[in-house]
Amino acid sequence: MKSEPDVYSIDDLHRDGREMWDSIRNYQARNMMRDDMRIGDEIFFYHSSCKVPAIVGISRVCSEPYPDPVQFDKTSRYFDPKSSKDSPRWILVDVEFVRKFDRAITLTELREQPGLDGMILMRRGNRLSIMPVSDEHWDLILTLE
DNA sequence: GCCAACGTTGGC
DNA sequence: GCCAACGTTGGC
Repeated sequence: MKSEPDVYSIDDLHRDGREMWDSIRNYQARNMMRDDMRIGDEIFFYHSSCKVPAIVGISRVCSEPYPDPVQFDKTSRYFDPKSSKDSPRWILVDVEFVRKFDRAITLTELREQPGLDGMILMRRGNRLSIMPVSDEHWDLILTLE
C-alpha cells in the first residue's frame, strides 16, 4: 500500500497503532480491499510522491472490509454524491502497524533486483495505490532490509 | 516542472 | 459502445 509520507507516513501509523485506509477512489484498489484482503494479511508500507520513494515497513490488515465513511461526508473532497448508504461504492479496511524497517528499501534499489522483474510497483506509469505482492517477491524484498 | 500512463467523463 | 478531452498519479 502506498502512502504519501507528507499525508500519512509509517511513523504516523506507528504513533496511531491502526488507521482506517480511507479515501481510496480507484476501483481496482477498492476491489483488492473488498475482495482479496483478509485480517492478518501483511502489507508493505510504501512511501510515494516523495524525495526517496521506498518500502519503509510492514503493516497488517486488521478489519473486515466495510464502507468508507468519508464518501458520505459532504465537506470532504472525497465525498461521492453517487454513492448511497444502501449501496456504498467505496469499501476499505483498517490497517495496523507491524514494524518499521531499520532502513528504507528504495525504489531505485528494488529496480536493481533482477528477481523483482515484473513487479507491478516497478511498471512505468503505475498509479495503483494498492497492489498485490507475490510470496516470492515478498521474501526477496525482506532479504534486502 | 515535465511527462508517461492511465482512469474518468461525456458527447455522439 | 466509441473515443477525445481532461484530470490525476507519481517517478524523474
